[in-house]
Amino acid sequence: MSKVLVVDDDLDMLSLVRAALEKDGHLIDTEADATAVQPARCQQYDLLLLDVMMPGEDGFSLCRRIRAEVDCPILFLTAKAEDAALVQGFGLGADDYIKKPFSLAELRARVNAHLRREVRQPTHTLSRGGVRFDMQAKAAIAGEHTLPFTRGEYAICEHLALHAGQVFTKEQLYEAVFGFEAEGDPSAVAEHIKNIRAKLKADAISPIETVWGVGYKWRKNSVL
Amino acid sequence: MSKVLVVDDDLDMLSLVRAALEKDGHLIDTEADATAVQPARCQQYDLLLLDVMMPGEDGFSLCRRIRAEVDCPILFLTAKAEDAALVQGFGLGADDYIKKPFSLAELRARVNAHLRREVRQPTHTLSRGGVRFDMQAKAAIAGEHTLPFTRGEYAICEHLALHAGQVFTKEQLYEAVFGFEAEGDPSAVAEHIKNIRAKLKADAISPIETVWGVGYKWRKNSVL
DNA sequence: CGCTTCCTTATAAAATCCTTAAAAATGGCT
DNA sequence: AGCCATTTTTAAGGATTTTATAAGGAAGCG
Repeated sequence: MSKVLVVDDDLDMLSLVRAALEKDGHLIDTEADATAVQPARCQQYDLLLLDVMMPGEDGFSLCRRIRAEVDCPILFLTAKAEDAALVQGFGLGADDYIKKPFSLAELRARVNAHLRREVRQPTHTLSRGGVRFDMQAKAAIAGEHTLPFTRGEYAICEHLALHAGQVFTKEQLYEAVFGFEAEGDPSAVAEHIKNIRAKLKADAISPIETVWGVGYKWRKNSVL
Repeated sequence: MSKVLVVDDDLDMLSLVRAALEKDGHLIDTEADATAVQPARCQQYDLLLLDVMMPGEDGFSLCRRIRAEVDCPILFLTAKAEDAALVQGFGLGADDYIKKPFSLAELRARVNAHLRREVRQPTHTLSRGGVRFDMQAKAAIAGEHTLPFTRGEYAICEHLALHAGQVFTKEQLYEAVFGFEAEGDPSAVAEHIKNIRAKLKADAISPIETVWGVGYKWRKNSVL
C-alpha cells in the first residue's frame, strides 16, 4: 500500500486517475492547485503524479520547486508530445513522462513499476500454493493482504511450504519449529494446523493436506 | 559514467543506440544474441536495454530469466504498442518500456532518468513511511518539524527504517546501535521503542510493528 | 549542579501457547 | 453395510511467555 499524490487542474482526470490507481490498493490524494503543494507535504508520499499543463503554476515549475526536497519518484502526465518538452521534464528530475492520451493499464503499470523499484530489496521470499513467504519480515501474504499468523503458526507454515510434498509427523513439526527438545504434546501442533487452515480459508486456499496416520504436508502441485 | 548493456538482434539499431548513449558519457556494451546473456554477466551493468522482439530468445524471456539476480533497471525497446504487452513487460519487473519509433532524445532522457535515480539512492537522506532521515545531521523529520529523538532513539529508528521490512530482535537492535558487545538488557530497547512511538504519535504515524516473539520491524509498503 | 540520556526495575496488559475434552472423520473389520 | 477402534478436528480455558507502560536511579555533559 503506497501513498500517491496526483496534481491536475482537470477534476475529471483526477477522479479517473484515482479510480485506476485505487484498483492497485494505493492511497490516493488529489490536488487541483499546484501552488498549494509544498515540499513538506510531498514528503509523506511515495510517488507524485503531476500534470504539465495547468493554469497558474505548471507541472515543470512545481517539480523544479520541490525536487530538491522530495526523494520519491515524480511522474509527468502531459499532452505535449514534443521531444523538447519531454527532455526538459526529465532534466528537471522527473522519473517518467506519460503522454496523453494514455491507457489506464499503462498508467497503472508505470506507476507500479516505479513504486516497486522503491521497495526492491534483496528479500528472501518463497511463493507456494498462493501464499508468499517473506522470510525476513516473517510474514505470509495471500492475495493482497498479510495473513495474521502468530510466530508458531508462521514457522510451521513456512517449514511445510519450504519442504512442499514431504510429510511431517506432528513431532517432527514441533521439533523443526522449536528446536530439538520436542517436549510438546502433538495435539498442540494440531491446534496450530487448525488455526492456520482457518486463516487461509478466508482466501479460499487450503494447501495443507493431512496424511492419515502419519502427519501433514504442503500440497506440491498447487492448484491455484 | 555508467555501464549499459544493450541487447538487440538488429545491428543497425545497436550502433544507433550506442552512439546516442555515448553522447552522455556512458560505457556501452552490445549483444545480439539474447541466449548468450547470463545473469552473472549482467551484474556488472548499471542498466539493461532489451529489445522485445528477437529471434531465438525474446526480451521478455530474457528478463524473466535474469530478473531475480539482477538489481539494476531494465528497459524494454519495442515495436509492440499494445497495452497487454506493455503491462506484461512491467509485470516481469521492467522499469520502463520505450515504444518504437522513439526519438534518440527520448531514449537518452529516459536512460539518464533511470541512471540518475540509481545514484540518488546512496544519498544521505532517506524517506520512509512519512519520516525523512537526514543521516548526516542525525535528524528525523516528520511533516513540518524535527522529531526530538535522542541519539539512541534516532539510531534505532534509522536502522529499522534503513532495513524496512526486516525483523530485528531486541538484541540485534542493541548490537546494531552500540556495536559489538551487546551486553544490554533487552528491555532497554523496549523502552526506546516506546519513546519513539510516543514521539511519532504526535504526527499520527506508527511505522514500527512488533512481531510477537521475535522483535520489531519498520513497515514496508508492499507493492504486489 | 542541573540537565539530558540511558538503563534498570517493577507492574500491568496483551498475546500466544498448551492442555484438556468432546465431536467428527477415517479405515478396517465382521 | 454396519460397527468399532483409532486418529483427526474442533472448541474452550488456563498457564505461560512476551510486550507495554511507568517510575526511579546511575552515568555523562555542559
